[in-house]
Parts: sequence; structure tokens; C-alpha cells
Amino acid sequence: MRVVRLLRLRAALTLLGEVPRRPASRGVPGSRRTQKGSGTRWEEEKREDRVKWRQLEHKGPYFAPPYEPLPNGVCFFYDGKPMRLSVKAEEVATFYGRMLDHEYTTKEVFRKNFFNDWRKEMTAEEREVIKSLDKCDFTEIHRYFVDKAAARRVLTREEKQKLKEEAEKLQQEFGYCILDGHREKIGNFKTEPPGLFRGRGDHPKMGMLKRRVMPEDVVINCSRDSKIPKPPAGHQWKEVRSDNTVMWLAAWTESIQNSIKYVMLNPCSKLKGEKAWQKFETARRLRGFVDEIRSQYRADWKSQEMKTRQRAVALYFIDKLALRAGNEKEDGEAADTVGCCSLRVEHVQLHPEADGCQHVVEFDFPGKDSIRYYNRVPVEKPVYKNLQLFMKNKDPQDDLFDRLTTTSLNKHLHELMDGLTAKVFRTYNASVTLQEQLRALTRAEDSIAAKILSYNRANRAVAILCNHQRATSSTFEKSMQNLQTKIQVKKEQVAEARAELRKARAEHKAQGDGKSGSVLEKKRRLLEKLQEQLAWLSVQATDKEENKQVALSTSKLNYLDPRISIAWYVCLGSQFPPVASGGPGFSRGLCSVPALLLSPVSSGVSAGPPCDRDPDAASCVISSPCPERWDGQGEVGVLTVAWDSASSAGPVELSLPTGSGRWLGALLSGHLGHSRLSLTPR
DNA sequence: AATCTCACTTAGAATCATGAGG
DNA sequence: CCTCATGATTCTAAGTGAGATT
Repeated sequence: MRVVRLLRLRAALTLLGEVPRRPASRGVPGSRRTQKGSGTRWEEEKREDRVKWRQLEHKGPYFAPPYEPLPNGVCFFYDGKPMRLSVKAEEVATFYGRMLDHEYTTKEVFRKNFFNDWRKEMTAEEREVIKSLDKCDFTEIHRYFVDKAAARRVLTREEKQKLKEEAEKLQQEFGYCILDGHREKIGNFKTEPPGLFRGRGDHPKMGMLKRRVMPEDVVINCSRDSKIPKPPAGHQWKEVRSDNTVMWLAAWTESIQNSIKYVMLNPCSKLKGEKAWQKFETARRLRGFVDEIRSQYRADWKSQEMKTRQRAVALYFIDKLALRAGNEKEDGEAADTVGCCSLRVEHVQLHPEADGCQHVVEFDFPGKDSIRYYNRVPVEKPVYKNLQLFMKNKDPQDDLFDRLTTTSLNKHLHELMDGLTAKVFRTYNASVTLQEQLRALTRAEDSIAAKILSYNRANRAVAILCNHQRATSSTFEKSMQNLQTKIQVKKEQVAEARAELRKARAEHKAQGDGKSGSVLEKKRRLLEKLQEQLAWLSVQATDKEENKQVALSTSKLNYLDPRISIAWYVCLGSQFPPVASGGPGFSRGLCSVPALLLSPVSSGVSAGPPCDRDPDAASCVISSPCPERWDGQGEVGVLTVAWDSASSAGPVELSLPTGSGRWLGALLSGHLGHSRLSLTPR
């Protein structure tokens, strides 16, 4: 460990105390809203907020390649007989054929919708013959695509290199735009290719044909005086407009739900990064209001008005259980899923006593993406009594909160705090949970393996709170088994090394010479190394098992303020030694730095958009502009990553031990808008 | 005040790339 | 060196919520 470097850290933290405390609202468009009272200024700034750019130039979307008809040898069979299809019908057939090994093709709704839409693409003659999906044989088509995928995998190094270069060229040409003079990466510059709609859960429209997007469907948004993108030869855009109050570059209406799809910037862009940062600032601001809000809704549990009571109970769930708002959905248009405000009587069960607790509410409902929310929670007595009241004389299909809508709830929240909506509670509670769990689970004296496990467990607590699940992978059991075998082998190696060490010690005692001494030292080091490796492996196994059905990525990407991770790392993690051999998953020599932290946030730091910089050349400086905790309570610095630039007079630099950038990078990777950058020690 | 429209965030699955280990 | 499991990235569906329209 490079202790010397750590001394600079201490000096840096001392300096922090002298940095004037930045008013919470400075420089943040979102938090200017604290100025609510002064009418005109508020209105003015609100309008100003709406302008997203002054200059926007891009090449338009890249269109999905045209359909390539099947080679002659690949045939579709109907009722056992080979049948040549028209190009249009064949294209749609390939959409189904390539999905043959997918569960979707076993679902009745999927099959019915597909067949219905497919027949629309057929010629009259084809329609005359093809009358039942059961008589359709797509197996040759399916095999063709399987073989094609296999062929791609075995390409030579050169061929793969060539493909990669082509993709890169495309990315360079269509993947960037110029926004206010800066080259910014676009998130999705390709139009979605045609295919069969893959709705989640019991989606009534699954299997329907999602038709090809044509230039004639696309609206282009760019500045008037920019180079207007050219539509592909022989085509026209639907419209070219110049609306600088929106972030999208292009849009089209999708054929399944008639909703609009947008081409937008990548999360590492300045605009997206600033919005993400604003989101976290709003969540931090809730810290100052949440106690009051909680006592308010507790009081409202006893309100005379049914509407108020329902709102108060719903808000309690949103706050305590991190439920989503639950907007109303048009039925028949999508899978039947609910959130808090749209809960129905059938989704909750009341138990006067369960699991040794009183007043237990059992939730069981399909949430976003039809992910099941199942939870049994003891609630406060008034909540329980209210639920009984809300459920009285209702059918299972009736709304639990029949006097409540997301609109009315959010309207109420607005009155409690500027910018407060239901989803802010999820962000707030997620980040608070991470912070609290990190504090509760980590000790400075823990081993590195234990610290990493603690970090992951804190992340996991958030994912569980937010109900972020994933399908258990088909290979889980096998890979777990492999890991256990590795652990067993390592254990034996440790035992062996321990015996050898004992032997060497005895030998050294007997001989007492330099040679036996160095042997002893060598053995000691070997044992240490093996023990460390064993510790890593068991952490991996524990982590893997605990993570079987939990998805950490979503919470890390969208809910956890990266500043918490950085603060934790600097307080505890910077003791991590340089990564030479690498722990599991920490082998990459790249650091991911969340772009949102690169935006001009602190006094004296004015960082431009991250893509201005050469990612390979940049080095990273960690600065800490304000001596407060994430939630504004306490002593630990809220840290901001800024860029090392010649002009950076403001930020306090923090040097890290050589190699520790990898740890920080591994820790931060997965946080929103990270861009991969090499972190060089200073 | 219900409903619709639009813009934007959040979500899990599918696919891709990479580096640890054979 | 090659393979293959894994984490990263891409994809696009499915949410939230503001504001316009009826």
C-alpha cells in the first residue's frame, strides 16, 4: 500500500473544511425550484429550463438493413409440402422461424397474433393455402439462422476485425451528434428492425408484427441552420422540425401500441448526466422534508375524508415499500400489471397475526414488466384498520384506493415539496438504504474480500427493496458447482501449504541457516496467497448464491447516487492495495467514471461534456466540494469526480495509491452514465 | 376531471466482448 | 494459445408524470 499517497488524502479532506458550503440550489436547474414563492422568477426559470439546446446537428437514424431473401436451399413447408413464399410473406415467416426455440412460440396468444398478422402479408394465393399455423413447418428456416449464427462465431480473427471496424465506422458516422458545439454520443442511433412484438407477461399483443420503420415515418429534430440529415436515396422524411425544448433527435410512431419511439442521447452525455444529477439532488432535498411528510401522513390516517386516508396509506406504502406510483393503464392494450395507486383488493390479504407479528399485510401482484411483487409486512395498526375499511364491501377486482389517482397523489406531493413526485421516494430510499447499509456492514478492519461483499450486500438490500429481479440463469447450478469444486481444491492447497510451512519451520529451527530461512519465508508467503485466494472464492460463492434471483444492475444504474460509492471507497476502500493479480471481476485496467459527476457541479469546477476529451489520455482527480454527507447529515465528504485539466483551480485533488483506480473503477462501473476511462495515478 | 398525447426514465432479456483459466 | 463463463452493452418494452384537450 502506498501510504504516502494517503497522506495527501488527509490533507485534501482537511482542506475541505475550508471550502465554503455551496448553497444546495446553486447551479442546478432542478433545485432552483426552491424559489417557488416569487412568481415571475419561478416562471421565468421554468421556461428557461425547457430549452435543451441551441445547436443540434446529426445524420438522422441508421435504418435496419433491407430484408435478404432466403437462399434457394432453405424452404418453408406447409402440410409437409415445400412452398415458395412471396418476399413479404417470407420475411415475416423468418421472424417466427428464428424464434422457434423460444418459449414465445409455445404461447397461444403469440401464435394467434403472429398468424393473424402474417396472413395480412401474404398474397391472396398464399392466404388460400396457408390456413393453419399447426401445419406450418419453419424448421429449415430455423436451422438456417442457427447455422448462420454459428458461422459468425467461427470467423477468423481478420474477419472479426473487419466486422468490428465496420461497426465502428457506422458508430462514428451515425452514432454522434453535435450539441451546442460538443460532439455527443447518441444512445440509440439505429431504428428498431422489424420483427414480432415481444411483450412481457401476459401481453395481449405479443406476436404481432412490428413493421419496418421507413424514412417516411421519421420526424427529424435538429437546428434550422444545421446540416439537415439526408434521407436514404429515394426517400423523404416525414417531417423536419426544430424544437429545442426536447432532447430527441428523431422519432417515429411504432406500429403495435401507436406510441412514439425516440432517438436520444447516450447516458454519458452532458444533458442526460445533468438530468440524472438533478434527480439525485431532488432526492437529497427530500431528506429535509421527509420527517415532516411522514408525520403528516400518519396524521392523515385518521382524517375525516376517505380520499385523504387513502392517499396517506398509499404514500406510506410508497415510502416504506418503495412501490411505484401505479398509473392507470388501458386494459386490453397491455399486460395486467399494477403499482401502488392501481392496487386492487385481490392483491392484498390481511392477517391479524402472521410470522409472530400483528397486523400483517400480504402483497401479491404483478408489477412493472409483470415481475411478481410478493411481500408480507407488519404495518402500523391504523394502516391495517384503514385497509380493512378500504376493502369492505368490495369485489376482488375493485380498486383498493378507489378515491386516489397518481395525478392527485403527485399534486399533493407537490404541495409538500417542490419537484416531489412518487418516484422520488424510490430514489431517496434506495440511496439512503445504500448509505445506511454500507455504514452498518463495513468495518475499516475488514479484509478486502469482506468489504467487497459488504458493498454488494448493501447494493443487494436496495435491489430487494426495489424488487429488481432476474430469471435464474439455466447454467446457475452448474457454475455454482464449478465454483464449489474450485473452493474445495483451494482448501486442499491451503492445507498442504500449511503442512509445508510447518515442516519448513521445523527445518529452519534445526538448521538455522539463511537458506532454510528463505524457504520458510517463501512458504509463508505461499500460504498467505492461497488463503487470500480462498477468501476471494468463498466471497464469490456467497455473493453468487445471494444474488441468484436479484438483479443489482438496475438499482446501481438508476437509483444509487454514485457519490455514496465514492465516499465509501475513499473512507474505507482507499486502503485497498494496488490490484496486481486482481480479485474476481476486478481485473480490468479501466475506470468507469459516472458522467453525471463530471458536469459542472462545484465551485470552481467547470468541466465540459466528457466526450470532449481523449478517454485514453485523461487522468482522474477526485475532488470534494462540500463537507456533508449524501443526505446532508454528518461529517463524510460528498465527493465529486472532476477532470484533471490545466484550468482546474477549484477542486481539491485526491491522489490514490497506484492501482487503486481499478478498485474505484470496478466499484463505480454500472453507475449511471459511466464512461470507460483509464485512471492514472498522479 | 377524465382522457389523451408526448417526452422522458426505468426495466429485464438478449447479445456481445473480454480476460481467466485450461 | 484457445475456450467459455462472465460482466458489459445493447435493445426495446414498460413505466412515470407533465401538459394539452375534451
